[in-house]
Amino acid sequence: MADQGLSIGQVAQRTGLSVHTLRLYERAGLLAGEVQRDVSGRRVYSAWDVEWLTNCVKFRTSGMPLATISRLAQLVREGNGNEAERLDLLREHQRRITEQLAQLRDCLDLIDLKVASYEQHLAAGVSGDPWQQPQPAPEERRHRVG
Amino acid sequence: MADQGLSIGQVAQRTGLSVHTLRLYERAGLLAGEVQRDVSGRRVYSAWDVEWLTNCVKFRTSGMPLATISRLAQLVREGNGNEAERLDLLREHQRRITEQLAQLRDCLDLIDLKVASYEQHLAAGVSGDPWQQPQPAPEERRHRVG
DNA sequence: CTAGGTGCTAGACCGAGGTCTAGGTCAAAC
DNA sequence: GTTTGACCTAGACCTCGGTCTAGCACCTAG
Repeated sequence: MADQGLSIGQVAQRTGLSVHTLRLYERAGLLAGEVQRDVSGRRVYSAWDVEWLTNCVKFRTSGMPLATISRLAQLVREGNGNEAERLDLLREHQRRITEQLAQLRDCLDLIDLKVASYEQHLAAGVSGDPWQQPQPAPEERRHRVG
Repeated sequence: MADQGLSIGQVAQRTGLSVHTLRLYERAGLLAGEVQRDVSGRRVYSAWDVEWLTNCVKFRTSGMPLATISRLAQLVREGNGNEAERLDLLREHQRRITEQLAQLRDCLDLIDLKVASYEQHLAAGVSGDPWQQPQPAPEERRHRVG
């Protein structure tokens, strides 16, 4: 089977999406360019469709909502003349990703720290829980909640 | 008001969570260490609680599910002796974040490319849509739609 | 001819994570 | 004393993104 004209199942395989999700995406208007159908009404995806879907997957992975992808798809569908708006949309997402990256790194720092701390803690034997709330009062401690 | 003993509203302000969400988190067991109550049953958060919540926010931001945070909180609540498990949990999340970072960067590459492409496109005037499906042969377009 | 695999649509269902409402307590302000 | 505003609980509600089902059509192999 040539690369021209893939069934939904094949597309599911190569995009990693389920066939259900593929149909959902189509209904939600994520596809730029109408998916062709064969004589009996089955979807026939072009290589370009698959490429677009692959991008959609990346967009989703990076947190772009379906609605936004749909908007972008609409713009692409409408063709020349709205490039500025597409650019806006992309820039916005670019910004978001950058932000996310920063936040993730921030969190990773925290985790790295904690991990290191626990590793040390475990290696050295118990020498104070690295992540314990300060025990309230030493007097009234009936059992070590820790 | 000293930093010791914050109301839920105050905690909401400094964590960025809503009071609703704070109560949700508590119900969901995200809090290591029980939140104190004043005489009339209102929550009184310690500085440590807030610190923990701040971490929770980071965990959430980085995609850790409530259930996992809850598990971690449970371990911390249970106290010394389960550090290995906490470490596992943290390492797992560390791995996930690293993965996410890679994916985000990957997507950012794509976006950067597209953005650059559109910028060029716009600056140079129309010279081919950077993101258009190849127009099908103008001659025959079979249009079969259910 | 029949079975199995794949596809179709429409629409129900689900889990996660929040958000909001109803109905009530309390304390300080007017 | 009443009003105001922050808080309480329990539980309904919402969005998002996906998954699954029912009931049917088609095609190819045995």
